[in-house]
Amino acid sequence: MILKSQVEWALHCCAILAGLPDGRYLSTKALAEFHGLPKEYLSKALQSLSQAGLVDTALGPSGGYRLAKPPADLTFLEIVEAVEGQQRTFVCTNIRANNPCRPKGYCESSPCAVARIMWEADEAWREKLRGVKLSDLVGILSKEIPPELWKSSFEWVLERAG
Amino acid sequence: MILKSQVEWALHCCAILAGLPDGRYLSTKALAEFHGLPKEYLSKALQSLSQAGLVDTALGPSGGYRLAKPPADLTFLEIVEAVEGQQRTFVCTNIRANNPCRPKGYCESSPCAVARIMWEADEAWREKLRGVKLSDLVGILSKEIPPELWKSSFEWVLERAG
DNA sequence: GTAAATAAGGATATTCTTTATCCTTGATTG
DNA sequence: CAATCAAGGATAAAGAATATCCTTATTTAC
Ligand code: SF4
Ligand code: SF4
Repeated sequence: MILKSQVEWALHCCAILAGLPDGRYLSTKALAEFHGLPKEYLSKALQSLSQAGLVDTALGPSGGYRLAKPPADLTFLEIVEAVEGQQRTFVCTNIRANNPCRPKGYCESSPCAVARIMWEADEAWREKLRGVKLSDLVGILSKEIPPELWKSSFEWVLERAG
Repeated sequence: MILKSQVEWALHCCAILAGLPDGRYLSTKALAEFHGLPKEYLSKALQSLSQAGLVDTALGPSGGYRLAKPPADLTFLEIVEAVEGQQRTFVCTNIRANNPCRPKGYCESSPCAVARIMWEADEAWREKLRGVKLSDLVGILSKEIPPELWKSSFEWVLERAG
């Protein structure tokens, strides 16, 4: 059970978009080049973000993506779920229904304890991601990334932002 | 990102094995029949449990599987990891290394904040599973399952336990 | 107006994982 | 000695993730 690499891509792209000045857009092409990713496939991840309403888009030259809300209002969970989907990681195939001792017509009304426990763990994972804002990430990165790299990356992006 | 169905199978099998009297074994055949699962493939899941040291095995007629330790000492996490593996659900492909502004020879020493945050969420999931014992599951099931079904299932198993 | 650049998304191909089956081996029981 | 079992290798089928290509409609810059 491994998350898609698109999750990593989307998080990195959002971190870049968070540094974009108001009203500017950054294109798929620039984001792909900056991260060394296949443009067409990265585009699918960005489309997922767009469909989830996390980013705004603009067409034409100088078009691209920007965040739809402030980084402090955007959680990791939103980004992860936009790409990975909201389905729980444990799916119940109801194998208890095959129990040969089960009385005929007996109908399990609710999910059994196994599923509930697994879903609680799933929810703990989501709750953790819900607690981290994109602004938190930017805060950490701004401290950890060497100032000259931070500055040059910012300039690289600004040159290409429409 | 969905857990393998073998996780569900392994949890259910362990729940059954937890009710087995001391010194008795239950075969793959019986476990597969009880849950309506393909015997050969379920066998792979049980082999995973065996390799992880969670169950003991015995060969020959009247052989099969039994728990290697008391249900109170067996956590959900151990069972899940035996089948699903211990690898973290977020893998870092180090895309920051492709940053065109990155100074030549600049070497990121440690995983970046994105990975660390994702790994913390992963750990929250594991911590939750670590906190649930197999005995907890049995306790809940014994309350929720209708007594006559509980009893007949127990007898069904005992008839086939070697 | 026109040409270039862009997001959106459909179609398809490739690769990897999961699921499943089959068969052999060696051990154990009765 | 015959039946039964776990272990595990080989292989196949199905499904998901990854990747590429192409078309369409829109917007910008000139
Ligand atoms: S986890 Fe419980 S409810 Fe879900 S399939 Fe298994 S037995 Fe059924
Ligand atoms: S999460 Fe951070 S460390 Fe991991 S690949 Fe992405 S940039 Fe690199």
